[in-house]
Amino acid sequence: MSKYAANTDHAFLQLPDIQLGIYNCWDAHQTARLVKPLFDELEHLGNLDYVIQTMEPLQTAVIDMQSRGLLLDTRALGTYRDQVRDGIAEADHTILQADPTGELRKRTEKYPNGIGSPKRLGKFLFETLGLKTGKKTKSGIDSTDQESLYRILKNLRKKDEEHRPIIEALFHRSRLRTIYQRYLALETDFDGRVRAQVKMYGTKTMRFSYSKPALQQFPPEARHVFQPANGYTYLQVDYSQLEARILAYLSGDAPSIQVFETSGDVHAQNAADLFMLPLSEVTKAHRLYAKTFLYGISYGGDTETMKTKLFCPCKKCTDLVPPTLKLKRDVIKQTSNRWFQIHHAVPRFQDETAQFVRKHHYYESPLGARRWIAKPWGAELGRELKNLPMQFGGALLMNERQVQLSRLDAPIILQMHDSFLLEVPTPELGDWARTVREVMEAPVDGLNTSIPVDLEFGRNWGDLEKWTESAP
DNA sequence: CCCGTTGGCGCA
DNA sequence: TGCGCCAACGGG
Repeated sequence: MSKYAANTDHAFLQLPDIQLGIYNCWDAHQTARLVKPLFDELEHLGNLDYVIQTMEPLQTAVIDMQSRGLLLDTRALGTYRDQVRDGIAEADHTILQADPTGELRKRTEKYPNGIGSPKRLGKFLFETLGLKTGKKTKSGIDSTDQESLYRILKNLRKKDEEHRPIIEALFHRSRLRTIYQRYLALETDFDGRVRAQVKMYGTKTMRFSYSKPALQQFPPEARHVFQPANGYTYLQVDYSQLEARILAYLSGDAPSIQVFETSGDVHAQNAADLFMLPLSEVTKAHRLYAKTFLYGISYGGDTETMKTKLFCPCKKCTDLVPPTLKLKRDVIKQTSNRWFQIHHAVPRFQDETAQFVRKHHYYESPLGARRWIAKPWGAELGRELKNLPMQFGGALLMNERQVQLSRLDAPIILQMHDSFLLEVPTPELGDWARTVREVMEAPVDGLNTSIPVDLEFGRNWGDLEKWTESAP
């Protein structure tokens, strides 16, 4: 409950009631006086219509969503927490028993052992075990982050082969620890539901952000701890490749539009183009690469420095980890050139957007609002502007559709950038699936197209299956 | 590459 | 002790 509690210690609150009352009257009065100037300002900035038509009704929609919360399955949480704790203990054991000096096993006030301390861990890896160092941190010590561990593993010398399980355990442990301490320490209200804080103003792109807990970042393997109440079912509805579609239609990128209009898979098509393969020969690894590529390179990423997501390389995870490609620099450069050649409308659009912002100091989204920009001109702003139309546009669309859904009393419990999670009475699942699809797939004004959704349903958040008309 | 939150650490 | 940065997680 602490997150809702006011600071009752504040000296201000010790004043006599009459004084507090007078203060509150002045406060209300001054706030009311600000309404007119605020609306004039919004009008002047070109956002008044959007605020009145979307943000104002969205406030009640968000309050409703926030107060519904997500029901915690305490039994599932209990068993999963034990499982994660055991996993950490097992990894710790693998690492600690390998230290002949015993240095790493020493407990301090801060740490039960030395694994969590980058300094002591580095000493163990690079001095005691004598492993080849990966890279240095800013402050000059040998880094023990995931990327360094990955490099150590990749360049492991023959004589160090016996230490492979230790590096793998470190990798595995890191993820389990994040899950355990950041996502499994959940606070529930009296009714067993978790109610996170939702910020609807404050991000640069009008996306929402969640905290306590950060539900938008909840690791997929931990999501099963949330379940619908008895008699209810989860319904999740996702926009299909939301930003990729916005990019294609805003820039008028004909090849991608063609794929979307024929219900094709744009990431698979990109993979085919990048590697000059027929669609039938595109593997999962190719497709994943193309996806990462699109969200990297096309948003201003550099082929030299672009990092791909790292997956746990340990034996336990080999089956869970998607297949990845390891490409040479020049191959990456070639594929990048090939993509921009086919999608020449994209760099042209990026240029035009940047020129407009440079001249007018705002970006105007065809999806209904302006973003004012006061940042100095430079490479950083340049990259931001390559992303803004998509992320901002996506958020504006989600906001608009959430208002419409809330007018229909759709029981939304979570918004995740491109998707909504609903907790619906089980007998109404089919009705809600059709209603939500209809609202979300309605034509988008500024885009002259509709964006299709994928529907899923299930008995917990981590285990959802595709919904079709024939589903229960 | 972009947008976020969180926990740990180093620095003033 | 507050602040900025990093690293790890998610979404696109």
